[in-house]
Amino acid sequence: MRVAVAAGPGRTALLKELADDGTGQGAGVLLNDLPDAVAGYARAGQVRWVWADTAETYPALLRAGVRVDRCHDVRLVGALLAGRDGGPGAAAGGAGGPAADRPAPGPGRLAAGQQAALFGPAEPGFAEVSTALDQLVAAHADQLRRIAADPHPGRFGLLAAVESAGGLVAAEMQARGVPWRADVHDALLASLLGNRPAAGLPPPRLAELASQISAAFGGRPVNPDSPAQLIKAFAADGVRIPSTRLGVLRDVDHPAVPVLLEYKELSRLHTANGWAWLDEWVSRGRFRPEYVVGGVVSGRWATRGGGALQIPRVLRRAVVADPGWVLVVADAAQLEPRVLAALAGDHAFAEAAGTGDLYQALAGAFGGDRAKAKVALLSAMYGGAGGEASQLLAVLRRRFPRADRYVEAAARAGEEGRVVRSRLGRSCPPPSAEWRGLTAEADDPDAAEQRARRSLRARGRFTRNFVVQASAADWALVLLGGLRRRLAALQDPGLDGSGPLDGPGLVFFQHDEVIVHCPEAAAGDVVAAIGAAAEEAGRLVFGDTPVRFPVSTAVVSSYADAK
DNA sequence: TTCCGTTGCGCG
DNA sequence: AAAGCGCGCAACGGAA
Repeated sequence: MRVAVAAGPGRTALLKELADDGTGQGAGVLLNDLPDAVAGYARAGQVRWVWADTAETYPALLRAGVRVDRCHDVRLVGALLAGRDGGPGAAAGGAGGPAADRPAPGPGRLAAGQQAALFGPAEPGFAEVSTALDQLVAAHADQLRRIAADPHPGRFGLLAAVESAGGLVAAEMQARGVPWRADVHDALLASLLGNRPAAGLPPPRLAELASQISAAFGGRPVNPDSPAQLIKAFAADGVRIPSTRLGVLRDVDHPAVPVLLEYKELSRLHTANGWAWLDEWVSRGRFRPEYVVGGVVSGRWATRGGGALQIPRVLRRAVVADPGWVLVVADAAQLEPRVLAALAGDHAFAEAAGTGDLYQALAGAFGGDRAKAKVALLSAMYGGAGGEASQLLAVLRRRFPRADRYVEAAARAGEEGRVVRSRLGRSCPPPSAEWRGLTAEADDPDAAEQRARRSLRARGRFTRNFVVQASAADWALVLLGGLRRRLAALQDPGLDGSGPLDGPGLVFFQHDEVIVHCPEAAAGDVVAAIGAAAEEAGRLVFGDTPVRFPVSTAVVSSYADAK
């Protein structure tokens, strides 16, 4: 059953049960306590909650101790549909669909601790909530129709479902938080940077390195954080460099270089994940980033603040399970090339992808060289053609023609200004007006023509990569939804007083990797759940394919010990 | 002073 | 080792 709900002041809400086609009967039912009502429905049977925005509604339910199994997020699904139909907001991703897909929020969000307000047709604000509910029901019914009208309604419907489930996972992960040992983090910083400096001052080690850098430039004062000053300083010593990138500096022969490289590495740690980050983002033993579902055009997630998807590897040792608990770290091995194998239906390629090490299985085609197989595949997926790649691509084309044709067709579509879609039907954004203008006129003066050609190629690389990256994101999202369902089943339903966040639960998701935090005794069940979810994801997204999507799992106390 | 484009680097 | 794709964030430095 589908039930639409629009929040009112406090814990109040208006609710309407929906028929299978999304239509509702009569006026909304007034609720004084939404969490209570949601829990009641859950006891009575399966419900898919229909609401405007999971990120707005669900956190308050979780705070009230109520979990929901399924939902339809009108904002997220609206963004998917807008992308497909070329509506406004198509590129907004997690930022929201067009106004038509986003019912006006009720006047009162569920504020924590707020008492249930008296609320009824006579109260101010009631009309707005009532209107919001009507708009929500209409938008949802419209979305169901548009999903059904897709060339692949089954796949696109699955995408809508897992995108919505992603919203639930994101809210739950933020509420749980990543277990984070501030003391371990602090000790690591101190060992690398010296003791914590007073606010605004550089750490001792950085100050020391900075003065060594100046000394290496003959005492000339140089701010090592300023690329412009560095380039000038090098030039004064007769060394001309185009930039101060790592790769450039590595090949420069100058006494400042080794010190500068160390400075850059430590400075990065200090500014991105130093004490200030620790203060701002870690509290009561948890790091709670805000996830943005569908925040990347390919369907990958983004985060807002905290840089959760760019946590440097060196900091993983600060991610430590609670006493008596463990982290189950799972990583989909070689996901993107496997996705390409399944997408293309290339028999020889798919057979190779039925094995544990895809690159090794393909090595035979490249003179037994696994590294060459890897370069060839990455070049095919990313559009690289430098150095040895073009030669390896020729091998790929000959031995695995369908895989080659698949990515080439995507690239051609991009160069022609068309849009491409992922396996489940997520659309890439259309080219910008600027791109169209730039690439429209064919025979221009040389410079303009060259710019146009560069834009064409860039767009081709984007769409070439999109079909793979976005389909991999499809798979990961289906895995995430299936894993969430299985983890919930692991909870002991008879356990009194346990909240929705107390048992085994997802605490981290990064493109092709998940972390589950769970009691030690549950680790075996969690590992099995991950394996089952991965198998299910392959089947649901790609149907009958010999391609396997193996997931490596590690049961560890610290994230640093995985892999 | 604030704003914004550029540079550089972390992650997949 | 870097490259081809996708991001977020911090610092710099010039513009407003």
